[in-house]
Order: sequence, then C-alpha cells, then structure tokens
Amino acid sequence: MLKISELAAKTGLSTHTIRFYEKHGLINASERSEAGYRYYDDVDIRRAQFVKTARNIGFSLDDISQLLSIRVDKTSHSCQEVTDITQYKLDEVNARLVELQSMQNTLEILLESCCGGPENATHCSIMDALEAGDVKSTRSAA
Amino acid sequence: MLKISELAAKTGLSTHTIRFYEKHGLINASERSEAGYRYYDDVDIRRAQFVKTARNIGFSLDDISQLLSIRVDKTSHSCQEVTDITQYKLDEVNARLVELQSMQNTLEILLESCCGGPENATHCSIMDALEAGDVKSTRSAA
DNA sequence: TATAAGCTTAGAGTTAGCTCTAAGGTCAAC
DNA sequence: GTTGACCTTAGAGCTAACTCTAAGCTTATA
Repeated sequence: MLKISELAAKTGLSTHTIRFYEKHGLINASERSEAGYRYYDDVDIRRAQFVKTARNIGFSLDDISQLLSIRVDKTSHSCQEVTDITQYKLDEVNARLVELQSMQNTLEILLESCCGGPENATHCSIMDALEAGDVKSTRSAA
Repeated sequence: MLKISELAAKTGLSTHTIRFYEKHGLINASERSEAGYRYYDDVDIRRAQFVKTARNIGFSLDDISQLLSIRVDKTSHSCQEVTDITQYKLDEVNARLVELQSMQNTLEILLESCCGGPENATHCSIMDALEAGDVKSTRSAA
C-alpha cells in the first residue's frame, strides 16, 4: 500500500493532480487510514498508471473516463468501442495537424520574404503581408 | 465611419470580440457618437483587419500586441524584431507539430493492433497496450 | 408613436487541466 | 516533546480567448 506521495513518485503525477483526478472520478484510494490518509493498493496503482499512460498519449480526461469504464468491465464492451474512442482522437489530432502545418507553411513563407536585418521596419515584407491580409487563413480553432 | 456591427461584418470578428480586443488594447474606435456609440475610421478598420489576419495565422493576442507596437512606428523598429516574433511563433508551432505527430503515430499503431470488431474487450490490444504502458510518451504540454 | 434592432457597460461564465493556498491534523525521528 | 515533513479539506486562482448576460439607452422603421 502506497501513500499519496509514493504513488506520485511511482506514476510521475503530482499529489495535487492525483487528488484532482480523484475528484473527477479517474482514480481512487481503496483504503483510508484512521486519520484519513489515502492508501493505494496494486489495483489502484495500475489504474493510476493506466491514466498516466493514456494522458501521455494525449487522451483527454473525458476520453480516459470512457476508457476506464470499459476497463472495469471488459466483457460488457467491444473492441469497437475502444477503437471508436481511439479513432476519434486520431481524427482530432489529424485535424489539428492540418492547421498547424498550414501555420508552419505560412510562417516559413513570411520568414523567407523578410531580410530580418537591422534595417527599420518601414518596408518589412512580413508587416506588408499582414497589412495586405494576403496570407492563408489557417485557424479554425485555437 | 463604421459602427461596431459594420466593422464586425467587414472583419469577420464578432462585436463581442471587437470590444474584447479593445479592452486589451488591440483595436480602438477613434470616435464616439454623443450617445457613446463606437465609430471606426479607415485607420481603425485597417488595424482591425491586421489583427484578424495575424490571429488567423495563429499569433496570440500578446504576439499581436507586439506586432502592433512595431506597426505604429516602423521607423523605430527593425525587421529583425519582426522576424524574431515570427521565428518564435514558428518554433512553437514546430514543437507542437512534433508532439502531435508522435500522438498520431502512437494512435495509428494502436488502431492497427486492434481488430475493432464486436468481440468483447477482454483481449483488446489497445487496452493491453495502455495497461502495459508500452506506448511512447508524446506530451510535454497540452 | 410604438416597436424592434442595435448600442452601452461591468462583470460573470466557459473550457481544460491543472496548481496553489490556508488552516489545520498526523507521524516519525531525534 | 518538539521539530519538520507529510497529510487532510474546501475552495480559489491560473491560462487564453473568447462568449454571454443584464439592465438600460438610442436609433431606425412602419
């Protein structure tokens, strides 16, 4: 049985984050001491590590909630439910990649167009492009 | 001279956002009617469009503040200042791209590993991988 | 002249995921 | 027995960029 700081050390989460995840139903201490100290058993620890792993991949806390509810009763859930969550996440990531690549492209073009030197910015071609608005729109959402 | 809703129509910003930008010093109505209505002249309009363009590219409001302070007095600022801001943004974008590409890669591998069928999730290889933690860590920040 | 559309302000709410604080109780070591 | 590290809670604060609300003027149209 680990105390919260030990679980923190083991998972790389902070104690604050562990309590925060508990508040949101992601992890849980299956025991408490008389004084109220949280104690985590092996099942708790594996669950916390699962959350950390999923978080590292980029799943949101909501995604992870869904994955966890599958995890606690795998026989009642299908592989398809799991792939649906994963595919949805991949779609999100791909959409954001498209946006960022467009931003990257625009910024690179701007940088190539400007001397970047100590001359004053009166004829700066980056400023000119921003003035003229002749740059691709890359953002659909932040 | 445009009223706020007309500026909104012209720039694609909402009236809420225009007031919000004003509160943050990005744009400004150079005149007010007796009743307090905002009126925007050509200079105001061009500034608002500059902000919108920069925002579309992905610059933050803080970045845009800096660009605007260069814009109002170009002779006191160098091209290098402009390229510095742009390069910094590009570095940010590139860093995020690396993260997202790693996420994309991990998610694709997970999806390939799983049948995605109606079978129950007892032997789901995505769940197994998340359990085992044998996936790359892709996140340094959200 | 009445109604509706549009404008004003200050300020609260939203999203996601933490991060920190205050005030106090617990525990192990010296 | 006292220091100091660690634990508890509720709740506030943070970031970024909006987004919305309420309460009340103003203006244009019919």
